[in-house]
Amino acid sequence: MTTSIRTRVLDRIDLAILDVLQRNGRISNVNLAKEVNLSPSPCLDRVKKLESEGYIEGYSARLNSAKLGQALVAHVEITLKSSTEAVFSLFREHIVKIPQVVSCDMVAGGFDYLVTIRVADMAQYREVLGKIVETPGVSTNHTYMVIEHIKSDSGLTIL
Amino acid sequence: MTTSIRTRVLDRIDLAILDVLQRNGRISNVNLAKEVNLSPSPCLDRVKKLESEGYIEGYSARLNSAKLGQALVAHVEITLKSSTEAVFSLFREHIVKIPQVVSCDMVAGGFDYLVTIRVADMAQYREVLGKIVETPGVSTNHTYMVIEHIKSDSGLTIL
DNA sequence: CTCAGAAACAGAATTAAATGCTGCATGACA
DNA sequence: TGTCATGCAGCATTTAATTCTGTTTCTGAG
Repeated sequence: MTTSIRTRVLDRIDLAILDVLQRNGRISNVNLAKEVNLSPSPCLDRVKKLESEGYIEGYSARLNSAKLGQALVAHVEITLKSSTEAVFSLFREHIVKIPQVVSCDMVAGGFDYLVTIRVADMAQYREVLGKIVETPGVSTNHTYMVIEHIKSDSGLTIL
Repeated sequence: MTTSIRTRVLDRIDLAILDVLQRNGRISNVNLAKEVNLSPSPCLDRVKKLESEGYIEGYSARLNSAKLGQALVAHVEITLKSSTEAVFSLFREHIVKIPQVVSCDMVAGGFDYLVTIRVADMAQYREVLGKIVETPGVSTNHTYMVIEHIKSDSGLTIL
């Protein structure tokens, strides 16, 4: 269910605003306006519009997961017992509720879901994996522990 | 090469600040102070400190990738020809430079790297995959296209 | 047990930003 | 060519960020 607002053509300034806010979500409107060569008032109008139209979904602080004791990341491939919508739906409901699940995608290929989890240590990993595996409909799973994180850049390619 | 500042014990209020800023990165300091039951000035002090100590790495707007024409996500498993540091290092250097690479992890298990890419369409996917495959040292790859995105929540479990 | 020093806080004052309003310029269209 | 709609800058007002000051609290030494 994506937002119902029809997509419109964003002009150069809108894209510049998104690009700046993506990299510095807490910039003041005054400075944002300078960056995109506008005065503050139309700049703020544009930001509000981009927010209300759903181009901007929200703002987040990026936290240092290592310093906060969440250094262990694992990718888990999940296969379900059957490919019926009932089974998929049940799996979705359960997986969404697990806070340590950072990401979950249904994929095409050798398995059904790729789930990424972030935890403090192996004990927690076992705990979370337990929850996942106990989800009704789950058949097999295979974990790939992250040894070294090379890159993460959630930023979209705007310009 | 993580930050050199030693980790300190964050108290309840620091954690509450992180929790709020993670969910609403653009909240005003005045309202943040209310949320964590402080007056604005010590609240601001704490935020600045959390930033300078590296607990907060930055702030980002979360953009709607579908509305911005970047709806195609793929996970690619990569195996390198050899497991020498020289090969790894070359791969890292190349992969980091590709803007459509959202995430790249070295993993333990059946392959070497799990790379997530986000693009507009299949043509772009081919293009990006081409760049990855042409990286010196890459042996084999296998793509899992995302059919349905179930969850993404980069938020850490703070409280 | 008491006192000095440090850390953290609230509140007030000042500076800066967000917000709302007005009027002008530009372009689409009848 | 006149009218309407859109988007902009600039100004005024409200609100927030930032700085400063003095007080409280905690800690450790004597």
